[in-house]
Amino acid sequence: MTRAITRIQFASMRRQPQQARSKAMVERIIEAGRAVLMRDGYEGFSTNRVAGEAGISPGSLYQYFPDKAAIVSAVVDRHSDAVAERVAAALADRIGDAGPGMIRATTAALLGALGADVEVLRVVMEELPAARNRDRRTALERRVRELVTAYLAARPGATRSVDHTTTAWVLVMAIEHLTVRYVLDRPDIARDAFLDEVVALCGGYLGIPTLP
Amino acid sequence: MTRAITRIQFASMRRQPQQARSKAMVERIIEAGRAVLMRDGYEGFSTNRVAGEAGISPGSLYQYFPDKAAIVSAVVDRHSDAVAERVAAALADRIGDAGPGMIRATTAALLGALGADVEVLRVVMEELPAARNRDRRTALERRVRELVTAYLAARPGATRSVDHTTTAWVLVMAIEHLTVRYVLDRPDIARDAFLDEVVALCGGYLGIPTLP
Amino acid sequence: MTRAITRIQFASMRRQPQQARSKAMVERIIEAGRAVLMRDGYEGFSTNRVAGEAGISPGSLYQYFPDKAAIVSAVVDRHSDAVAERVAAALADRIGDAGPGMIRATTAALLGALGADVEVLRVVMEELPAARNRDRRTALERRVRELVTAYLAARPGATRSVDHTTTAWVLVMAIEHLTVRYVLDRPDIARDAFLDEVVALCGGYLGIPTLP
Amino acid sequence: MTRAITRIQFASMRRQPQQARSKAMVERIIEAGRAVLMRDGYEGFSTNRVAGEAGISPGSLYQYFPDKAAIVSAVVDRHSDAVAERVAAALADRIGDAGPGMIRATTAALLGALGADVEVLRVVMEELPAARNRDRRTALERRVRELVTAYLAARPGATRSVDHTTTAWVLVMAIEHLTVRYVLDRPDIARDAFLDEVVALCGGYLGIPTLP
DNA sequence: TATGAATGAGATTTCATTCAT
DNA sequence: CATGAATGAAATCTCATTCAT
Repeated sequence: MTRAITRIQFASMRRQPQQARSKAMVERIIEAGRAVLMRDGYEGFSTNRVAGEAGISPGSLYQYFPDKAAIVSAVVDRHSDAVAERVAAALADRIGDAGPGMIRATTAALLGALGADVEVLRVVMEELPAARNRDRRTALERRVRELVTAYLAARPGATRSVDHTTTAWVLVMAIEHLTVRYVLDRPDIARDAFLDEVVALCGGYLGIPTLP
Repeated sequence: MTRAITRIQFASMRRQPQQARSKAMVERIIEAGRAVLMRDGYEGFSTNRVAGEAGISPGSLYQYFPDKAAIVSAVVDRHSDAVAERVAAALADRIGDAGPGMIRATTAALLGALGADVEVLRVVMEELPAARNRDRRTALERRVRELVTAYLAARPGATRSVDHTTTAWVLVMAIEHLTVRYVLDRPDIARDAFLDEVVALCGGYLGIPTLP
Repeated sequence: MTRAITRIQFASMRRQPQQARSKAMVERIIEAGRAVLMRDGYEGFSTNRVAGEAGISPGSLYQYFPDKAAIVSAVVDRHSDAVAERVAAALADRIGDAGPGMIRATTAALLGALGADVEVLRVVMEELPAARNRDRRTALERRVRELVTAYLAARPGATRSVDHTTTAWVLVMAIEHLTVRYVLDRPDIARDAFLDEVVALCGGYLGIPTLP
Repeated sequence: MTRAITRIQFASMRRQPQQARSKAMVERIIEAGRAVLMRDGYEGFSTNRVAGEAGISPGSLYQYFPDKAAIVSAVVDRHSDAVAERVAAALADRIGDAGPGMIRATTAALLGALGADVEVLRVVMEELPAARNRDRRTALERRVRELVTAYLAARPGATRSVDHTTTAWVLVMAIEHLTVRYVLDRPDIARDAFLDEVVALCGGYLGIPTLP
């Protein structure tokens, strides 16, 4: 039934000899996985459902992913990578800036990145067993923390403390969580006001004047 | 469904002797649930295991709890209540204090409360589908937020902003998350240093001098 | 459907409070396992089929057996135990006899025991991965071998060799295999003639006169 | 189904150059099958694994073999043929010999043939469903049995019995099984001693003097 | 009230086989 | 000839929940 249809549709989409086939399949599975994750949540995420959503046979999943967890990971990775890229880029762009500007820009980038796919963010933050995804999350945190540490070290007067590692840890944790919750909980705070608050929080913490 | 819930509410309001048995049972089940949650994690948490750990029959669970989720909730509630109580008490105690002292004391209370049962905290924060437990978490947050809002409103000069709601939201989110992560991730920061950082962060944000 | 029927039939069979229930279930599963093993062979032996044959739900199997292998083992054990018992008994009974009589009696006992359930013997010998059942088979062989070794040691002149261990090994292997194949392959040899041959083979080997 | 069989028979009869490719393929598949059988055992023997081991696509297998069982058969055949050839040769060579010498030589040949590839022997004897391979085993047995029967018939005084068929059956069964078990179980018996025992067993049975 | 045997749907994963290219 | 992606049935096992006793 679906088999012949799938095959035909598939064939009609194909362009490259074999890379395209695999790639399209992986895409399709990840996209289906994302859909299932958002529709049924993590607890309702089953390989059969993903296969159904992707319009393929359950067995076919296993030619592209070793197991169920790998599919979840792929879905999450796609999201994490996008966030990481945007944030790291923003952070790197502003590495030469003065304090408040960089904080605001970075937070804005994070806000934009996280807000771009709130549905996935919600599943990742609220439904996935964090244990399984700690690595991915801490990877970004560590990356950002190191950048911030380096930034602080490069500006001797930029902070009241000399323990830049600790300062960076506090900053990154606070910004990350505030932004995540802002995106997910949608408190009654305007976007600019939120950014102002973050800048105030971090600026006050670092001892830099934040009033432009 | 509603039957067991009724029973639970009922049990918690009564005092009669023969109800002591039910109460003891609820206790036993919650305690067993806690043990299983810590031993096997959320994914390994099954009603059969809880029944086994409690030394009762699986069927008996359903006379005290409507379903599996209710048992998890009860275990988490027990933990949340303890945390909430300690924090609210600390906050109430210091309601008349000046800024820095209150922040430090409250954070210390939270730190103590969360650190008292790291195992459960870890499961709650890292393994439980947060969607199912959002209510409980936000309940405490709201409670604390309202106290902080009131506190800020009572002290006109205590903050640079007039939007106390927003300020309270930022403060509570930041303190909560920093403390949770401090307890769970055990960064290389001494307890007192951590409290200093939190006080610096919040004090700077509120615009109050934090050097005692 | 089958559920209620099963339950009723079951209830009507029950006598003892709870032992009977378990015991009857184990019986039923083993019996069903035997049937499936004989009907579909080892490769067709599936837990679903066993459950179906037993008229119970697949899940119920797992209250009595930890896994599929355990069910196969139970079926085979039942057969092996019967064989072992009969043979060991015959061997022990004749331990004081002179050579030829004992050989003939023991072989006859083995023949009877193996012939009692040819179907199971065939599956055990020809379909089961021997690796899984080596223990059971070698257990009986060892048991018999030790008895034979002791017997030979007790009769200094009973054999041409002094290495009773080797002699026992040869005897047991030969008798076992000949009997198994006699039962399974049904060669055109009368039962008594077969026993005569075994007695001749072993008697000649041991150097004892076998003509009665 | 019949298609691949035809192809195999066909390939084995032809000599043409372009068929060399097919022949090489059959070789490769059989060799890969042997490797998988020895590496993963019979339960781990899958067509995909064989294809992988052979470095070809799973689909290609089906141009040379009708199904999985045929591949197993081919692997086993290769082994059986080698054993059969060696044993038959030894038996034919000694067809004029006196009793003890022939028994010893034949058993030695069997011992050598079986010992040459213990790994395959073990899989064949202990992992393969014997039902599927009975033909091959009984074919050799029958072949040998007929030779032995003829031998016995040609030497009227060579045995105590006149039923040469029965005698041959007993002899072949005993020798075969003893040798297989000797090779597989590695009992603590020296090779020469083992041969002595077999000669003693058979010689005693046949009523011929075995002391050279 | 308490039991616990029984349920049965459903989950993950494997693999012999096909067939369009 | 050869490919190898795709199939899809089937297998083992788990577990929340029920209900007769």
